[in-house]
Amino acid sequence: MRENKRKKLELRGWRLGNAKDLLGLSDQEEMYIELRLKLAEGLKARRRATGITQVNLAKTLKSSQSRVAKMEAGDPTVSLDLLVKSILALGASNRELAAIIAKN
Amino acid sequence: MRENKRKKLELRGWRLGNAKDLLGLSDQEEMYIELRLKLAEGLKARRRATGITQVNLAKTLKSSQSRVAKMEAGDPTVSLDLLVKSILALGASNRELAAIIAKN
DNA sequence: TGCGCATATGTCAGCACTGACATATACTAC
DNA sequence: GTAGTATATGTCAGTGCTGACATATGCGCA
Repeated sequence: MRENKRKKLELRGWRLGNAKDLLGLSDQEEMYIELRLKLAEGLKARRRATGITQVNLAKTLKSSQSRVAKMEAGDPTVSLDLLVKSILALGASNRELAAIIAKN
Repeated sequence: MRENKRKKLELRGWRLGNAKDLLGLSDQEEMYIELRLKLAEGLKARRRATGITQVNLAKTLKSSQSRVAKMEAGDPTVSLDLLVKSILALGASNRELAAIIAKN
């Protein structure tokens, strides 16, 4: 894993479970975290593309602006459920969702 | 939506949120529920293909047999997080995960 | 029949996620 | 400057998901 990615994750508040440091992450732990970040970035990109604000997205989700911000920041307290629901709420198809996940 | 699918969902205990019945589900609610079922079925298929039991999968997940059974049954009390983590634990790549999601 | 193994279903205390709120930061335009 | 808008960050009480356990169902085999 590249150093800048390591910092990126550390800065976002990941505690890294049972591994002492990022280098000790198992493949599937790394894949899970990267999946979350992909969804977070996909959400941010899609919201911006539609031109709506976090406040408006929060309204359609019946959530709050602060939670939307945390979603897009990849905050560890945000569930995959909420991320996926949000992306779907922005009109993504299951294929588009899959494309976000399959991305490198 | 076809009638047999309606029954399938009802039998699995979905309460269907704010809509009075399944016919009133919004597109994204339907997509979300179908996504969960796809992951549930994908998990079951993958576990069986590897030849391990629910008990063994539960062990590697540090979960329990009953929760694995609920995952595969599409139980509403199981989160997307847990479903995805389980599929990854069975060795799926992000592409394979995406393929499960994109399936019709 | 009864035993062994795999899976399904029900329940619950404890913890993780939730929306909401306050507040901070950043960027425009005046 | 400072007023307005968008986003980020911190906190918290309430709710929902969690693993664990008990128990039931199904299925092959002796």
